[in-house]
Amino acid sequence: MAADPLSRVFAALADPTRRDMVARLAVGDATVGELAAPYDVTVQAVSKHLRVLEDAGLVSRSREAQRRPVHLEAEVFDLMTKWIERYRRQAEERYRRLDDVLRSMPDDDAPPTTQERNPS
Amino acid sequence: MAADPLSRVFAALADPTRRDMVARLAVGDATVGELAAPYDVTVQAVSKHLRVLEDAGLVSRSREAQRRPVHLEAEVFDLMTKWIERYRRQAEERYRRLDDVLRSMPDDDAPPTTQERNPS
DNA sequence: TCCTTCATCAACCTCTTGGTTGAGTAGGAC
DNA sequence: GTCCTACTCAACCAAGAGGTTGATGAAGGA
Repeated sequence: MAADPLSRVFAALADPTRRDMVARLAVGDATVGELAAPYDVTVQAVSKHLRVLEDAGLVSRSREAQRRPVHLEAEVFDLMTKWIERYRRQAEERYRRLDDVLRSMPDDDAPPTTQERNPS
Repeated sequence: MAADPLSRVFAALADPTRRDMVARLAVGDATVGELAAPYDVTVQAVSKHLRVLEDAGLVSRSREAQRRPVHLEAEVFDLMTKWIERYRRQAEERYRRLDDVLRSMPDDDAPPTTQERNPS
């Protein structure tokens, strides 16, 4: 299992079945059996998926008689969006600057190289 | 390899080394050798990581003499943020409604159950 | 031409992952 | 008590991921 939280969250959502379960849980809490119903896999496999989601902090499980209602914890999403937004903004900012440089150059100049794109 | 684009992007970013490379590339383009330098792995391993990032659409590689400058493609991030935001908003909206229901109930009522949290 | 550099391809190894089956546990219902 | 339901645990298996080493390709410099 990945040590860092960000790796766990990304890995958990890398599986389409698990993303599907998150989508289902966004509508409302559900039991393991309810979550397993739409899929052509055993309830044990679904239980494993839920454990991955739980380890990532994406869901929590309580107890209610024999049932184990699963609950979506939306806060962890922020971890990802913060990471993503940081580097997206950084990359976009870089392009803005590159465009400025290109606009300030004469038309017959050479195309941009690695060095020009990566000013150190 | 995962078939759907979203799975590929999430899986690509589930590895801390690859996230690190994305962070490096947000600063500017780099060659495979430059990207490999900080890590205690072979350049072949780094080349494999870059292939994963490329298959996910997160980076592109051009040619420049023997070098293969790697370039960050920030647009794919939108795929993820859209997915994340959709379900986060949905979950938050659900809580807002749940809070309204709870507030409208008498104090001595039972704690919320799965059914109450999942009105269908 | 030969050499060096930068990077990929191919084969292999180990650990993880997503699935299975079978057994076990927890808690109503009868 | 004995069932039945809902779920988890344990062991196993096939496939994939991340790493290695060794060989190969592609391009500039001597």
